[in-house]
Amino acid sequence: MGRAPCCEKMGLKKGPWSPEEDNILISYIQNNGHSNWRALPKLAGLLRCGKSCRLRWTNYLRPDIKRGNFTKEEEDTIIKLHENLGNRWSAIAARLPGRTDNEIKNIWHTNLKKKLKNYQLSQNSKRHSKINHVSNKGPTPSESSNNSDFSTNSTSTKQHIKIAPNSPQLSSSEMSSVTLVVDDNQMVIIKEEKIESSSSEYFPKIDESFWTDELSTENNMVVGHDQEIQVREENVDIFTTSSKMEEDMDFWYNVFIKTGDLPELPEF
DNA sequence: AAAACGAACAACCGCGGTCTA
DNA sequence: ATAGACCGCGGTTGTTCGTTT
Repeated sequence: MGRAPCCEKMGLKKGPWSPEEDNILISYIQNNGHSNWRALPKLAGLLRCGKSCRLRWTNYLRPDIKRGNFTKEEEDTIIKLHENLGNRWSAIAARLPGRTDNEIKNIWHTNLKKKLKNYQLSQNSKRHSKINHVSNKGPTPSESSNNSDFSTNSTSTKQHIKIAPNSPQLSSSEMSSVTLVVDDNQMVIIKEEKIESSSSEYFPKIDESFWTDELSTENNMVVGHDQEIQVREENVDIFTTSSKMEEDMDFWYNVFIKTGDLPELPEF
């Protein structure tokens, strides 16, 4: 024998919830909790099925739900977690306090998916770009390291690397720059910004000698997806990464996301 | 001003895993 | 051991609202 038969669905209300229904549900759960969703609507006096009540509560009425627009940080987190977890919305929501899986799923389909696509297109464009100019600046105290568990014996440098599109025919307004900040812990923070045509100091001359293929710094770097990654003390051409290398990078980063630990670097 | 269109989001549906009588 | 209900999750749909034509 199984459990008692499920609630009779005939006569139950569907569709948007009224404020009165919301109040009844909130009041009942505050007083009695929600240990049994199936029994709840009858006990609370609602003409809804338990499933509908659970959804309304978990996605909308819970007091700990954060309403309002997603911040840039939240959006970035969702993109990164989705890269790692896929469409496991509840798992993603678990790492974003106050946000529901439904909300995250919605924003993904209506907003972030589009943004990510554009972002990936821009990344592909950069991968085919060439490195223009490298200048070294000393690290600022605030930028140097907050992860003392991860240390190596490499030299600390802060490097600003400007890149430009492959084709000099492109207008300067289409150029972008990437700043790599290398701290004592060999963590790289990659910051991307558009270079306006007025920023001519980035690209003083546009001719064939302007373009270079190699990153001419002491610490060549491995570049991931606009996120913190580790520097390698080997010469790696950051913009001609092989697909194998990208797979290894993804694996490495996924371990970092899942465990919070910095694993052994993959062999490139 | 109104119709058409698209974005945003709340809610429903169906499925698979778990639980229980 | 097992049938069938429960629960949670992800996919999808429907409605609302703002923008464009």
